[in-house]
Amino acid sequence: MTKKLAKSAISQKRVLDAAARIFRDYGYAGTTMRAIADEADLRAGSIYYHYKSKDDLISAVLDIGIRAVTDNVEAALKSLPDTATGRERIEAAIRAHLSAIIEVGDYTLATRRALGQVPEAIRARNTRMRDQYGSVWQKILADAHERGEFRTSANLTLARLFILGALNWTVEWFKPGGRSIDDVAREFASVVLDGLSGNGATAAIAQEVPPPAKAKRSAPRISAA
Amino acid sequence: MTKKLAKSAISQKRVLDAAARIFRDYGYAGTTMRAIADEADLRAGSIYYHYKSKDDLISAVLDIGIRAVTDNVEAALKSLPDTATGRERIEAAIRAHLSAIIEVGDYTLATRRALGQVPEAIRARNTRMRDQYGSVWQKILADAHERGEFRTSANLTLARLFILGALNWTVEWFKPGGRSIDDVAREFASVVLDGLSGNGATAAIAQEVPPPAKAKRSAPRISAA
DNA sequence: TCCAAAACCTAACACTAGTTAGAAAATAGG
DNA sequence: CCTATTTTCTAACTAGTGTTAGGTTTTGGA
Repeated sequence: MTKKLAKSAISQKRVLDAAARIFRDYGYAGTTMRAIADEADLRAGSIYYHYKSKDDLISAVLDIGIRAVTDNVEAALKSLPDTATGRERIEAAIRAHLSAIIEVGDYTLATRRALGQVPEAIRARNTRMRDQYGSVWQKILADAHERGEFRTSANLTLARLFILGALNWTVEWFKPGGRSIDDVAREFASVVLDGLSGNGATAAIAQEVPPPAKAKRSAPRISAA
Repeated sequence: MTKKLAKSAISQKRVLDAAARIFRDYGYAGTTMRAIADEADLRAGSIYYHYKSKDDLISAVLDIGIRAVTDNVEAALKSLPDTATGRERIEAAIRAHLSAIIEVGDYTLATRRALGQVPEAIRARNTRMRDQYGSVWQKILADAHERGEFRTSANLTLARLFILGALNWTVEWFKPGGRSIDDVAREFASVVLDGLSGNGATAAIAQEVPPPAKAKRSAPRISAA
């Protein structure tokens, strides 16, 4: 049995992780193959052994970014009992979305920074994946509405845009070592469902401060606003 | 009276507007002086008569982006009567924020695309301006809370991040000719204050479709999700 | 130990970037 | 019309871009 092409998956991932970090910091056009190579402890030419072009690399990064979120949310929803309420589903989806984008934060941020500059064909494919994810949320909201859990005047499409916008923005300010994902998810769900003036049954948020988190190089801050 | 330096403000603005559109589409690194020149019907070298460098240009674009929002929101708040409720202030601020980022959409989008790639010093200054705007919102929410309009468990900081995240994301999906800014603002305020399950007094959103809007070249879509 | 496959490196190619100096054109007041 | 000022253009320079061909080292099984 001749196992011909079996590129070391680990060094390929090293390149990919490095690419995500550089794309995250410098966007698509601002990223040079030489910078990625530096980050991965390689020379520029060597990258082409693993990926056949810069476009090939950014494609892989973009796909991982959205797929991590989609898979995580769908798994979380599937693991809920059939008896779960709309509220429970929404809260679970928010938590799953948050933990996914924090987990693969480099890829998520790289997407936000680079997607707008990427060649048309690449962006089109990724956008299709993202729209598909949007329809998952549309379904969650529609189900909850049908169950009578929402006021009749609620505009589900606008609500979805509102929720996903707020969630996607979290990567800009969320820093590990501060608030826990669970707390943020709970409060977000509470705002979306009960509103700020409503009488949500939400417990007060405990300001936990876990281990100070290793000081890795992090993305440039964009400010909360 | 020797009026020496009085550069035509109009052709300077032509360059600036062109720069905003190109930065919006290609980010900071992806934007070339030659592309800006093309958009402004000039040759690359001529830009340097109005702005002394690429960094000088992006700085101007970034500042306009955040200042338009800050000024518009503060003006809207100031125009309210002292008797205005917290809800009214929040709704007014949302509407003002939305109309500002739609109005100067090229500059706002350029900011979102380019800010992360811009040289440190430039970003730092702009980030300070943005944080300042965040504190305006913090004050709006704190006032409403003190007036007893919020449930006691509400976390104002998270709520602010949530609201501003959702608002900033609107530039990705809002297109003139569809929903009106007023409708979006009203529904957003309703979600934030009453929640989806609360019994807000919000009127049903009318799906108005005004004049089809001139077909200018628009930013590449990023998908709602 | 030997050797083929895998992984990486070197050095270069064609091209494009921001920027500049100086010439040319447009403009406006007298 | 003349001329001084403002505005734009031309043409180039240096530095850095993605990519490639071909050589070198490393690796792991026989």
